[in-house]
Amino acid sequence: MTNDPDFDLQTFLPYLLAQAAETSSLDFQRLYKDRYGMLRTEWRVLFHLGIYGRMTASDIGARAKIHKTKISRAVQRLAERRFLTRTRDEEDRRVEHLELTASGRAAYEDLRRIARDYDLMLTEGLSPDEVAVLRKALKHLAAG
Amino acid sequence: MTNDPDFDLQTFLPYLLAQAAETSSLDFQRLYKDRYGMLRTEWRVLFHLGIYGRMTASDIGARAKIHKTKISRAVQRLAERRFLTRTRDEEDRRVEHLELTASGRAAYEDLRRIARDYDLMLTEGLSPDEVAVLRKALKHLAAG
DNA sequence: ACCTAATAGTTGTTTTTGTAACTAACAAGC
DNA sequence: GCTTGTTAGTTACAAAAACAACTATTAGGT
Repeated sequence: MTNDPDFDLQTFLPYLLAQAAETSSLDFQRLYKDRYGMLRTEWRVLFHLGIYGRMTASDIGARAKIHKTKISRAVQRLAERRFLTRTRDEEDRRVEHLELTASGRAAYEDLRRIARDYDLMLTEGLSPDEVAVLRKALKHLAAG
Repeated sequence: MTNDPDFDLQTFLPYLLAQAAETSSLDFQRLYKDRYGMLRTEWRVLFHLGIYGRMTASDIGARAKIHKTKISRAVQRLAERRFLTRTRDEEDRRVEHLELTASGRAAYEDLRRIARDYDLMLTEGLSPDEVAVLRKALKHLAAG
């Protein structure tokens, strides 16, 4: 195997980002999938409603940069499982307000605790400074 | 909207990683998709062969942590387009050695240049120290 | 030699995503 | 009060990923 000295895949950021994201995503997925059978978009929607309270689908989409069709389907599944309620806006009957039910909130709080623990575990092995730089850099990259 | 002070999604690493990875992945995708009609797994396979030379499908899978079915299909498409050749090992007739053709190598070198430029562009706005910490932290996270 | 297990790679089926087209409701200009 | 354009959200269809089952070949034990 003739290693090419001109280019190292292991330092190429999109590759490195994809690997790190996939690893952590799959690990964390097991936690919410096993407990609540949720998909990635579903826990994201759940978290948005848990953190910010009542929102519309478009609000979530704008904030999380998730496409509206994905959100539509996630909301459908979360509503079926009674994790959230949908209420039509009487002023503008196109929009729908989403809100967690009691059990949705309970699931959110449970998962939030798990997320916090998982985040702590992830950053073991990195110094607080490194973690701060990492978060800052990721925010920069996510902004595009 | 009642913001939950206990938890910030914007600092939760799996979320942040997924956002950053998706942004850069989609941007970079446009480059190899437009030029060569490749899929994500295909450019990864191409790069592995370009960097390390002759390898088997399992070698690539082990190194890049890509599932063998994905690799199998990527190799098929790359072979159809004459970017690589497959030769059976005569010692162990289960294994197949993959190698770039001249045009595969040309595509790799073209994309390598593009990747390098793209990587440079991504890190504009971050100091060299920050980039170094970022790469180190991502490697740590990717290792799991 | 023969039986079982392991490995390389492929194929088929089911989920999940991406994309585009759609309905319904509102807004603005004329 | 029509026509045109825009926005919220859904649905339908095509592309891609995930998962399981498969073939072919080798390895190991007895």
